[in-house]
Amino acid sequence: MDEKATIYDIAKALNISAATVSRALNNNPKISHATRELVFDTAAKLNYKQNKVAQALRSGKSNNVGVLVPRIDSNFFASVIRGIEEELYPEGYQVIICQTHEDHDRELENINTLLNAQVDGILLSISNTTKEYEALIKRVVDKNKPIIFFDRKMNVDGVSSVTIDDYQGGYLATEHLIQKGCQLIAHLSGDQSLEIYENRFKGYKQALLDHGIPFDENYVLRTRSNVDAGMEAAQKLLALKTPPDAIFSSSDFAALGAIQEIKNQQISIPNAFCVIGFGNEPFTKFMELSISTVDQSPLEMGKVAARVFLEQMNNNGKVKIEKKVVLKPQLHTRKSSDRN
Amino acid sequence: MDEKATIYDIAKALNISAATVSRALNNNPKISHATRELVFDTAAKLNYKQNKVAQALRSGKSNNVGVLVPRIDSNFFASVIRGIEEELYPEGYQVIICQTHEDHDRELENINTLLNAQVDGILLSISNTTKEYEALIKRVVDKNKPIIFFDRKMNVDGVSSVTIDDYQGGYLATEHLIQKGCQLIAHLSGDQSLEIYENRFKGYKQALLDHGIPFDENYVLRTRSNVDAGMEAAQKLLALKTPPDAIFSSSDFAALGAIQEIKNQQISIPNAFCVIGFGNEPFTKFMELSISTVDQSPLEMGKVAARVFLEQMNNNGKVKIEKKVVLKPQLHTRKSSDRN
DNA sequence: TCGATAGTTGCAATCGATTACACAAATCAA
DNA sequence: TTGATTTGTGTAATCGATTGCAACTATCGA
Repeated sequence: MDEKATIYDIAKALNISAATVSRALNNNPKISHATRELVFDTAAKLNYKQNKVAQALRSGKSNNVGVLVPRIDSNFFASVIRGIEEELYPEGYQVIICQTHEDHDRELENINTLLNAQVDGILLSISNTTKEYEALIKRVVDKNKPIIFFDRKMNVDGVSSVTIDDYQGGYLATEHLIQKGCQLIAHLSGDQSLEIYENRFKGYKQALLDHGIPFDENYVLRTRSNVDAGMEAAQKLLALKTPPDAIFSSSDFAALGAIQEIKNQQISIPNAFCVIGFGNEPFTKFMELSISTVDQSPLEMGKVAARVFLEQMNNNGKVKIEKKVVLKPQLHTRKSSDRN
Repeated sequence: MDEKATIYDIAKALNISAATVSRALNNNPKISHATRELVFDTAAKLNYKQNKVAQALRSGKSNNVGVLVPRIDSNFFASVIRGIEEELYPEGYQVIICQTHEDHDRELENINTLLNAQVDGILLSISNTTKEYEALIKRVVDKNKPIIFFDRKMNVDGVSSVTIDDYQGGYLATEHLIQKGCQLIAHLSGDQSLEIYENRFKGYKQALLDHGIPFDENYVLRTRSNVDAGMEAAQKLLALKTPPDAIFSSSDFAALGAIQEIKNQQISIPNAFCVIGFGNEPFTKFMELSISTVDQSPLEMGKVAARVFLEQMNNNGKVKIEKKVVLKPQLHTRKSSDRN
């Protein structure tokens, strides 16, 4: 029965007070060398482990950080989380994961649960941009707990964020297609109430404009981020009287679906049709017809978000920091758009 | 400044004792209806939130569960975690994620950290089968904290596990190749110090035996779980004086690498050569030459592991449960082995 | 020899919630 | 009216670690 040993057990064993034990363990200089040694020895002997919960209650600092993502089983979010964890672990923080499933209520609930659990900060990627919880976010900020948005952000005063330049990503992808000689470029857009998709769309539009290509609304389809949606979208596009000769998809999954449909219709990629996706999902590289895409460096995003959090923790309320980090997207050109 | 409100604040506001407030909030039947209402009203007014840390200290129950995985950015582990989270969230548990990076020391360190954080249980997938931390595991069990292994387990008395039948998986995969007419079946094995890889190998061997095919050691290569390793392995195999006509790979990534190499050598898949992987990674389905593989139902695995944990929590030390759940692997036959 | 100083250690309160026990008020029966 | 219950609250201890404020013991100088 090695039940948990406490500082009181050590104190009793040595016939000293718990206060002394605590100070010894924390290397308080006021403790004599002899006592310190004794304490450490018996601590080891009794297999003493510090109770972080008690410490958290006393100090008001839990060393836990909440991370909120729509879902964890997506390469993107899993990689971001990996980055966060790797950066925070050496600093003694634990990462608590919550999934929102793109559900707003669940999101609010999760934030509250995390606050009750006394997390020291929250890193999150919101599921939509409704302003409904601005009040909640503000309350967290007022408590001097850092909140960091990553990837999908909201604009709230005093809240930092780490994102990639989706506008530039959209621009680069579209420009790439133009340089490959495409002239009728369609766009599969995600839910444009999310800033990220809106920005990719804007980049797309601007690239067209800058290269003197007319923007055609019929070439823009709202598409969910999965293979079937991509197939469906491609079907619609190819059925137009003037079908496009290229697609820039805001989602790799939709891009894949589109490619499958295009092939079904015996249209040759990349010769007769080019496709580029967004996200650099692992499979885009693995395909025989590898898919061009835009990388979002999720690992880096997670690490940077974690560092921003640490900065704010260590600064601890002295100055209110609002840091907006924007990472550069990286174009990966592959076979799906590879023609001279 | 809405600093956190405590039950004492509510008590003061109503001029009653904190004990009464606590009881009212917990719907203790000894509290009069009138008082209860008053307490709930002022709690809402003061925006009171229960401090879970204080409660955890008092009750010895943190409502946190630690999950240890080699890494989180793999489809398999991310899916398992998703399953765990989805099952535990409704029960009021939070999931704390740790990555071991296949590093034994890190693993020990993580377990200790989780224990210090007073988690109510630990779900883990070990990085190797060295028995070195059997003592540590035992200590956790003695504290009556459930430990559940998933996927990669160790055999420790009183510890439950949720795995898939890797032996059967290996058997099914191999048998499938045999039924497709392959006679010279090679095997890319992972680190056989891990039970899972050893079992897949055993299943492979037995299937050969059962079908009267001689086992050839030269056809078994230890291979790391990535594309390059798979290419290299295929190269070696194809250079043999009697090259194989099929590969059963313990890893989808290695299978993919092998396929790429085989194609490079102008060998036609599946006509002249069949390949099957293991893991049902998303990309295996997406490829044009989709890859046959064995599914491990990670989501289900996570959910079952979570349920086993809950069972043990609710049973709370009355009986010592040791539950070994073994899920059935599922064969997914696709183009890479699709011939008459 | 006495007071001052430095060096160590203990006492007790604190963080917030819970609960065994005690106690007061109200109700009821006889 | 009195004793026995029932009902509702308060007191104080507890979970484990930390820390401001004493307090005690040497040691030293005068």
